[in-house]
Amino acid sequence: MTTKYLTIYNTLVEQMKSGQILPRTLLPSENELAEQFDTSRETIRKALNLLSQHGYIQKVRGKGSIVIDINKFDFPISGLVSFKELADKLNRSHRTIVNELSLIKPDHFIRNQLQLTLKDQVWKVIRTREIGGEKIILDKDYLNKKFVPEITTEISEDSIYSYLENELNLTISFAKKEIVVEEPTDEDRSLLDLEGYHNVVVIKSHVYLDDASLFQYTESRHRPDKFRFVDFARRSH
Amino acid sequence: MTTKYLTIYNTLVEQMKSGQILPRTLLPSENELAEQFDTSRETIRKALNLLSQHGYIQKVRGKGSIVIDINKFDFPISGLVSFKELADKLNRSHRTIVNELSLIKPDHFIRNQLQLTLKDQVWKVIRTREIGGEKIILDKDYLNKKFVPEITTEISEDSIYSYLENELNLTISFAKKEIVVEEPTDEDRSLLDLEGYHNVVVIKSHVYLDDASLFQYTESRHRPDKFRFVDFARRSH
DNA sequence: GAGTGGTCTAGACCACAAC
DNA sequence: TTGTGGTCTAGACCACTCC
Repeated sequence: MTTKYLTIYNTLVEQMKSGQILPRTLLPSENELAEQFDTSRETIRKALNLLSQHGYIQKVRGKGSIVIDINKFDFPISGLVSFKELADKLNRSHRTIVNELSLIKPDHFIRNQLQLTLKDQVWKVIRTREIGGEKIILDKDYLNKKFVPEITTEISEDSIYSYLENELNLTISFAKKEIVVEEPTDEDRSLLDLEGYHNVVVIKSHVYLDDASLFQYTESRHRPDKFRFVDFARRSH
Repeated sequence: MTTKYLTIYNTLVEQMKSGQILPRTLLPSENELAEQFDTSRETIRKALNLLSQHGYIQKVRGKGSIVIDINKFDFPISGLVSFKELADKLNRSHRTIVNELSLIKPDHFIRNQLQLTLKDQVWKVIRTREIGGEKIILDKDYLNKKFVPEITTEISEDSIYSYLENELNLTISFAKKEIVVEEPTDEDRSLLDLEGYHNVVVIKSHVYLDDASLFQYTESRHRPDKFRFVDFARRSH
């Protein structure tokens, strides 16, 4: 079921992308839009707030909603570029190599990250991501066995996430991420094609399900030349 | 003027931080909260949506709002750690060195970034940020003269932003940021204490005013060991 | 069936910008 | 003064979870 405010949001986004609504101009007022879309003002405001959060418009009290020149810098949607997106963007061949898949008793560090007790077990999955013949990304995943009873090599080579969501009916709801730059470990050097680069970019994620339970800790270790992160930051207040 | 929903938001945040509301429990229902705070449900929902966006709760349809264990990992608020925050956090002395301050005719690259014509002028400000005696960050700012008639060395040493907001009454409204890792330039090598590090983390920002006009392009170039970025990502739909 | 959050409505008053 | 977006209300119906 798609809601009214989402339809309005999508309609306006389409009009901006197709040039029917021009950058630097004002949108019709909320009251006008409410009439045009035959709805209430609060519903229009939900659509406009989404546009604002996604960087399409800037709302100004007393004036109106200014359309932002969003495509000027070919700015993709905010967030991390995932392995598949990266590969698709570069339009290169890609594959995943499973280096390790095992059920382990977590060490102190992982117990800490996943808030586990001594008797909990976790799946440890280590995978190399290859793009255009180069090993660019090393993914180290630790998943709480309580939520994921079984993982196979086939699943790891394809996509763990689609397995979790489609087969196990788990819903990934949010993640806390931290980005730092580190010296490559011996593991990085042996599993990645570092090509003389002296650092790796590490994205450390804690992943939560929709009931707010923490079930996965991941380190995604990238060769620095292939890493890119974009962010759209609205000023707080 | 502080609004009702912001007061409710702040009250709930306080209760979570002080332990009156425990992680992993459910908040009272929206109807109960509406009664408790003597307000309407829509107003409660505004407060709860803020809590959700800031990572304090997870809303689940049919169940309720689950309180997230936010402080488990000493997770700061999402976003870039600024120079001052960094210095304060490390509790180290810090100072700013102004390497260059000039009014220039922008080259092709900057004209492009700021969408300028050939006759526009920009302020170019290059500053080194020193923490605990080490030159850690190189900030290169380009500001459209149309919005900023004058900048002095004193202003640059203090804070350009507070000058813009307090003296010039400009309101910075949002920024588009991109984070990449680059080879150090000769400029980086001469102005920063790179200590043998072979990369710099570069944050490229386009900064907009509240009327959606683009007025500043900045490159903030960090020594990799002192860089850290945190992000709270809610899954899209 | 009872309770939850998600959406939607038709009003109201306010702060602010433009004239 | 008029029009704008920001807040707030008191209802309503819906989809979903849990028992």
